[in-house]
Amino acid sequence: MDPRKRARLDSAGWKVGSAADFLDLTPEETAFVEMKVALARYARGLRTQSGLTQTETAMRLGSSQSRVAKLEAADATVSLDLLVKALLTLGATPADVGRVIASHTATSAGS
Amino acid sequence: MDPRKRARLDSAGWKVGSAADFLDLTPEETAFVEMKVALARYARGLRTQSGLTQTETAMRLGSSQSRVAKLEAADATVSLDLLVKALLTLGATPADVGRVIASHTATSAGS
DNA sequence: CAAGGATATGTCAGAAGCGACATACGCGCA
DNA sequence: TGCGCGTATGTCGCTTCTGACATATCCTTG
Repeated sequence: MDPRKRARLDSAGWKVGSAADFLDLTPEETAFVEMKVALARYARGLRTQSGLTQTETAMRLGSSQSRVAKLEAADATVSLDLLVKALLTLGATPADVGRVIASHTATSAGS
Repeated sequence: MDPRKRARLDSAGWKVGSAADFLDLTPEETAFVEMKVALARYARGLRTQSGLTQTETAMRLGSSQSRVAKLEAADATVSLDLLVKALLTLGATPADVGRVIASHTATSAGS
């Protein structure tokens, strides 16, 4: 089920290459994952910049420390909804969110 | 529920104002909804511009006509994930998505 | 080394979202 | 007027996400 777990299990012999190559993701799936990663990074930045711990942040969000950890790790079980709601609660504006998505995400399919 | 929401409860008589005033939404909730509405509008634009029906679009997305209708109506049961995945599948880039969020959304928290 | 705070990882019951289906609404055309 | 096509709305069973908790892994600091 979980693609990441499968990936780990199958990785007896290593190959170089991006995760997108290794897993078989469509370009759209890749782009989607990259968006989440970019937002997750931004979320961590917002938090650390405020000197907050994950636990404190979790309380602000009405969530738990573990979920914040997963959120910042762009875990597969974390939805875009949660990610974006968290960012807004941490003080980001929609403009900020849009900017992060637009600028920190590789647009073209690339090689 | 949320302590910060309480403030607006007492509007006895009508006032003109946005849905966000009328419902009891925090600024973040309002911003989130506005993001979804902007993306939903954009989704409809992409579809109609391609001359597709909701049913045809649904097949491309591996979904159903009803869900596409709800998606374009920014229905509450439609997640950001679905919205964004749909946009990417319909040909939008992450940059497009970011731009829509950043520019078609009222930014300031303000009153 | 031990203790303590912060972060990561695994699991679960319950909530939320999903595709699918049925059906209602709107509108043009015969 | 009735039919056909596109869209909207409501519901349902199943899947996925969520908060919570337990626990593991780092780092510091004494």
